[in-house]
Amino acid sequence: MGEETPWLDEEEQQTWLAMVSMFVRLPAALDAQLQRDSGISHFEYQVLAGLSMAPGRTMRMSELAEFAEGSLSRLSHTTSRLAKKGWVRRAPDPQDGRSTLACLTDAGWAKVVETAPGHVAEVRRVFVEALTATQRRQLREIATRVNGAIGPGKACS
Amino acid sequence: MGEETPWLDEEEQQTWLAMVSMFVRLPAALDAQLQRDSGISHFEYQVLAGLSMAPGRTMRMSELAEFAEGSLSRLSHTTSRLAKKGWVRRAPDPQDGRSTLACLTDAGWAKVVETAPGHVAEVRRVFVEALTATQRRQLREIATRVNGAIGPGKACS
DNA sequence: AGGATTCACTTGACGCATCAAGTAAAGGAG
DNA sequence: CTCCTTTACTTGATGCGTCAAGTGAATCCT
Repeated sequence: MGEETPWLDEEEQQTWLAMVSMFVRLPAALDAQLQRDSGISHFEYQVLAGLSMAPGRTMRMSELAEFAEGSLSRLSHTTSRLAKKGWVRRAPDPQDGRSTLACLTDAGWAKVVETAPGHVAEVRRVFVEALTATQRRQLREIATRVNGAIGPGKACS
Repeated sequence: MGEETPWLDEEEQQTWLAMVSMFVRLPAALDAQLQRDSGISHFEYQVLAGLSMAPGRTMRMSELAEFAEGSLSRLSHTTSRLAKKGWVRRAPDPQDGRSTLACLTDAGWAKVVETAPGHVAEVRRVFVEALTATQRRQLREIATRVNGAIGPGKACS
């Protein structure tokens, strides 16, 4: 790497530190709330919530992985755990023998119904209520730009 | 939890999803760059960078943990690994026998010098260059508010 | 001064994520 | 039809983070 990488100026540095702090603490806060109130991780919640919104409460593993923004491997392990708890069932895809369908059970649906309100409340608390409507609009534009700069990690709309 | 937790409206939901995406992907992008170019995690970088900026390249473990926004336990494990690589030394605090001082070695300093430019470049790419000065100002205010709403996790200025 | 409490870590066990390798079905080339 | 490649996962080993328990030094309270 060349010598001449410009450092961040004072204003940029301050903003960056605030942002890093937010990035470290916000996921931690969400995980903590879910773990405390429902005993599941944020990723597990995303998986269950994704299935709960899908037609037939069923999705192909690869779609679900993309939705939850995790690797297929991670999803596979997670699905095994969720299956062990009786919240998800695996089934082979009749259309394509390579695919696996993940399907939310009734118990899994109940878990989502039980978990969602508390989680949404937490989101409202740290995100909706802490900001003005204008700030939320600004944040949306900022997040879109940053996501674009990170690259087409997959979730490109 | 009561039945009447209001759901997010369309605008809030869109923003929230963009934000979650950013939150999942930005740390991943930073970790990936550091791992690829220098073989260390973002947390390890924060630890090394923290020490490199401290007077005498030395800090008490608890201060360092607060700076890097991790638990003391996590820092202890991480410090053990960094010590094994020869980048950090532990020393008892002569002022207070309970405390441990972490001290950056010359090899550790060299590692930071070698690692920082690439990391800063990545930060500039996804953060500074992707946004306008106005947006960075907005983001700073937003991050401050969200951090406040999360609570005094420790990093309260 | 003596005993209890708090503080600042350290350690070990356990859980989850990642990475590399493996399996099986689908699709394509000759 | 056979072989090869690609796709869509699954599995096992490894490593890091967290939680609970432990250690020893400092401090507080009679």
